[in-house]
Amino acid sequence: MNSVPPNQTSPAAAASAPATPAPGATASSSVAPSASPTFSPLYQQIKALITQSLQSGEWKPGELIPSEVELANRFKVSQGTVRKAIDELAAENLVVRKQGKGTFVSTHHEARAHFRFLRLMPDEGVPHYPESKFIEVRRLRAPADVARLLDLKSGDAVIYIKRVQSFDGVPTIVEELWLPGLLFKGLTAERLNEYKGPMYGLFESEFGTRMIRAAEKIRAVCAAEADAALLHTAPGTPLLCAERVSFTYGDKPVELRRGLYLTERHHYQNDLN
Amino acid sequence: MNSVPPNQTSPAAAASAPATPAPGATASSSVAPSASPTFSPLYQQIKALITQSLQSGEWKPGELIPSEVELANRFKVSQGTVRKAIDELAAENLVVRKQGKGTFVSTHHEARAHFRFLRLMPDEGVPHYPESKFIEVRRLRAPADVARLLDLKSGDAVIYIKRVQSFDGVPTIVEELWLPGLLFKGLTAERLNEYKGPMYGLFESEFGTRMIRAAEKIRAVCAAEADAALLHTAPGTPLLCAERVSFTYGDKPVELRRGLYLTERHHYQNDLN
DNA sequence: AAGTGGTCTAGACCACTTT
DNA sequence: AAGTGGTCTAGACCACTTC
Repeated sequence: MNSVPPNQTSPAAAASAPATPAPGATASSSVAPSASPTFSPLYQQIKALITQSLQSGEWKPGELIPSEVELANRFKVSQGTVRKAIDELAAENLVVRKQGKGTFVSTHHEARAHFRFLRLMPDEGVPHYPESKFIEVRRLRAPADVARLLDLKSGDAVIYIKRVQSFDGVPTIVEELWLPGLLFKGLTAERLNEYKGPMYGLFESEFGTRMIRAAEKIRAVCAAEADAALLHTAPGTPLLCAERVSFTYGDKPVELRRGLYLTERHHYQNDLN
Repeated sequence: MNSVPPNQTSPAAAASAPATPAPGATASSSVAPSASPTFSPLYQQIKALITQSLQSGEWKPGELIPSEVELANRFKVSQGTVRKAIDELAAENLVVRKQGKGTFVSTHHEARAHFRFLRLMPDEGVPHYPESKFIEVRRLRAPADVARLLDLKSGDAVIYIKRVQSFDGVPTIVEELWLPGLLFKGLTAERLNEYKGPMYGLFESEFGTRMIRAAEKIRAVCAAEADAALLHTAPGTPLLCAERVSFTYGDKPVELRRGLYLTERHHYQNDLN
């Protein structure tokens, strides 16, 4: 079914001879990337194949993926090539390596992952995950701007969610979300209320959609009356406004968020490397 | 002088025999990391040595560093080990690899680098670097909070700078900086006014201090009267407040900035990977 | 002891740049 | 043609985990 890269001079194309595929000088003729127009290195092809298996759900979040040796055999490449492919996947947080145990598919069900997308930290004390209170959950037709950012057609069904998040009982974030209706059928206020922890965990487990990347645009705004009331603060209070588009495999946008952050006892933390 | 890692079973310690250092089975006895208490892999030691040369100015920003083969010979390790060390340095933006040409020391004198620390982007149109107008440049004694963040003693000499930055003539950023007086002797308003482009370029060329990393804390605030006037806006206008501490080699803090960003036609861009 | 990822080596060849 | 980084292989051994 698989076992060979889809591209160009596929490694061990015929695969008739059982022995080692001729090392050293002749290796290039059987395995090296060809001079075809759209060249990509072998390890990138392997990386793409592994990503496909992640996307298709062949290996699910939290699960162990096959060992490097096994993947090398499957794809008929050297362990080093598989290694380089997995190195990049690990750098992109798609998988996590654990020495002596194996390589695991990343999951949002870990303390590690909880602060990858939420960068609001307390000015003092240790960070911990806030509690959610859902204000509104309903289906609606996508406005033009939402549709554009989610790569939908204007008027397509989307699920709209509004919630308030509190740290130690202090309301600090008021957040609106828009999700493609097709992908999140059956997402109700009840299920959201039952679920503890980041919504991304629920999206991953219950809807098979894993967020792997996001882009945020941040501004300062003044609190409108309604938002001020939800945050127990005065209208006009300055708030951080973070608009986030999250992407799943294949750079497909699958979530739009607009969060308003009260930054009196918290700050948005960002490290520039 | 150099040529050997400072640690443990140094590779090719004695280095008497001229021939290849015994490949294969016996390689471990002459080269592999020992079982000493504070173990670190060879490539990390090589990385540290290269970093020292960067820090000491042996290879200056923009210059070519020795080739992988040459470094491998110098350190008596394989090219692959040097390669892995440089891979990490490249990932940290300390060096830049260019196929066919060599590996270069990173510099702030490139368009590439200009937006690594300045994340304010126009809502529409292509990003370009803003113009500076300096309001104030003087020496003063470090207040307690500044001293703490810069790892100085309260009362130590610091250079204080205040400026306004404009995009297409529109004042958008008002920024205050504090720099350790010892490192930036002779930094005057004149030299700042002469210099075009990011201050980090000047710091690097004229004062030998290269910023390699920064940590920002971001909040929303209301414009005070003085700042509002500088930004040609009304007092009370919501502004993004970014407090940044920048670090040079050895995680030494060498700059504190507090920037106020007008986010009416611009936004702070952040990608979460 | 066996299996996994992590390190290290040596050598080949490729792609790109410069001479 | 020569030099540089980039890819690929094959094999050895180390560190860690599990049985």
